[in-house]
Amino acid sequence: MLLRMSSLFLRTLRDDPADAEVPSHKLLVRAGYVRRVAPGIYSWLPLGKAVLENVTRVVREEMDRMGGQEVLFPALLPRDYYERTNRWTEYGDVLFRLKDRKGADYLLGPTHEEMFADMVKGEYSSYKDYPVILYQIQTKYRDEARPRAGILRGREFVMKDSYSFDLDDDGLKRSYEQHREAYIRLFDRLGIAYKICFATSGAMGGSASEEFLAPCETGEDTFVACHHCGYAANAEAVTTPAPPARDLGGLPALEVLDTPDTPTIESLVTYVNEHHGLGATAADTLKNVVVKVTTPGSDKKETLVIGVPGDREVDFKRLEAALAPGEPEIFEAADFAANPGLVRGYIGPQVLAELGIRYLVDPRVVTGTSWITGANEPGRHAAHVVAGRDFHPDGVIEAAEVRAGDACPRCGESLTIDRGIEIGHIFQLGRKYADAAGLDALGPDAKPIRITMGSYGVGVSRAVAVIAEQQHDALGLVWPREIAPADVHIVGTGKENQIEVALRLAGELEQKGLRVLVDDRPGVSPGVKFKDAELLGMPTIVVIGRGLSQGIAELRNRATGAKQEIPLADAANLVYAACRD
RNA sequence: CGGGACGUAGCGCAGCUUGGUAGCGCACUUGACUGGGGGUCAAGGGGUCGCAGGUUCAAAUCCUGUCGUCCCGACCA
Repeated sequence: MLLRMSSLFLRTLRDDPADAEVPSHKLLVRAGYVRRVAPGIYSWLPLGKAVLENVTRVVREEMDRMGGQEVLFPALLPRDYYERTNRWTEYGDVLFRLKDRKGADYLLGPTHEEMFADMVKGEYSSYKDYPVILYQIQTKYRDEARPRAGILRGREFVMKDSYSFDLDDDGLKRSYEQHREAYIRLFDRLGIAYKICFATSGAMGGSASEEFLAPCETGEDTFVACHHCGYAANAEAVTTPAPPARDLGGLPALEVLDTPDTPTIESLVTYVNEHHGLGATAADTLKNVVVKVTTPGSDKKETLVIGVPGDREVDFKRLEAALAPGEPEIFEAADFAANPGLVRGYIGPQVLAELGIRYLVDPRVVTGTSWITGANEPGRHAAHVVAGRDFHPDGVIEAAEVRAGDACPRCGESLTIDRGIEIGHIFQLGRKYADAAGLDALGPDAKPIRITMGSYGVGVSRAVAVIAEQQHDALGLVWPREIAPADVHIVGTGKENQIEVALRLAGELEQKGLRVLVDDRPGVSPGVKFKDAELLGMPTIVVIGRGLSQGIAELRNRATGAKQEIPLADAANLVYAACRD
């Protein structure tokens, strides 16, 4: 393959686009790989298209290698498939909806679980047919409330999604493991740094679930990692180790204290230390947050109180994950007015059982721990409020914020906390979609077996942005070889016969099977060509310039910046070798 | 949906306070010079100033409305 810049459809930009914030977005636009056409919707120009196809190819090869079979569903889908699983309603505003000329409802597929389940049901009916793994690489549509960060989070994006269909749970586990291994190979080949994190399965339902998160400052997900034992988890899925329960004997009795004007933890701690000499810290207080929870399929809202150590905030994302599929909402002034038993700012768990309100606590609140908490009267708190004596939680909940330095749930060492971008997600879906589709196989005993499914996604277009995000420097993009639009970028600086020689070398390298981009633009100054070569980011750069008269070319490594003079006579072999390292 | 900012040439921006010939840089065209770090000079082409009303002799500029975009939050892969 040989691309000549004199005719390549490409224009690089000197300035960052005004609407770009993150590096991948700025660089992909500046280097002429993509152009925005609407919020979260991008066109791919020739070089960008080449990168996207390279990523797609790697994904496809690894899926095929593990025995997946590729299919392709339409992006434009009729409503009834999504009606069956109730997602026409559940997906809400993120679904792109449209009508055909007859007024029938259609949607642009945000994901295709229903289609896969239905397709398998249509073709397979015997246990002998299973297991099977199908996948597709398809453009997906989600009308995100706020698309952002260019290609990283678009409303139209390319995704590989695959589904495994198994007769039993062991089979599902095997299919899951196969995908896990395939993803490891695939992301390694893409040159993406990633961490495999325990995850919550969210709205999809299902059990075991892991996310492949690419560590990245601009990431939207927060994850913790333990450098001692290797544990890693999405912040939503981190579990808090519970301390051992303590003996209730000999603890001081509950004492109600006057604490005027102390609706916040901070004001409370200051007050009790000054006026009651308790020597307390925020961690000695028990903060009680009220929420109302909606359960899908019912419009009843349950009032629920969450107790967390006072030095921690409730992390709303963790709370939502913990309550899923229930949806929590903040308790507002009107709600307090309707529940006079709950005194805003002075809530204590002592009365909750009496009020018939469920109380869930952070795992650190174990039997025998003693707290300063609300006394359920304005301006009063209670000290020495003991779990298991003065109140009895209805259960534990993972809703408190996670912090760097928290104990690893596996080994107890301290956790680090970082941001990442989700590039892959694998999970054992179970039978939700099989149930909806009525997907059964006829067993050897002539009885139906309900199929169990796994669901596995890779953000293909997102991966392009993630690579750009992780691999760039002040000068521009730095593509891994397998993903780069070309192996080598040859710069002919433009005087005398330098371009001619550059083109000749390009031809030789092409003959050897390399993908070559050659800058044969006449009358363009060397400075411009060097800047463009660095911005575009091919892994190997060869300069045919002032050394030509001495029979010397220059070989550069884009990633390391290393430069090396090579004899032109042997340039084809040396460059080829450099591209094969 | 809440908060903030912004819509002027393909891209990045100034002009608006104080109404009066629409400007700069990049990119583009032509020519000359230059030729290893986005070079220099000269001459050019390209705009219904987001849209709609209003005020005025006169609106990019003032007023009202509207649409759109970006950022933060909410929400979400």
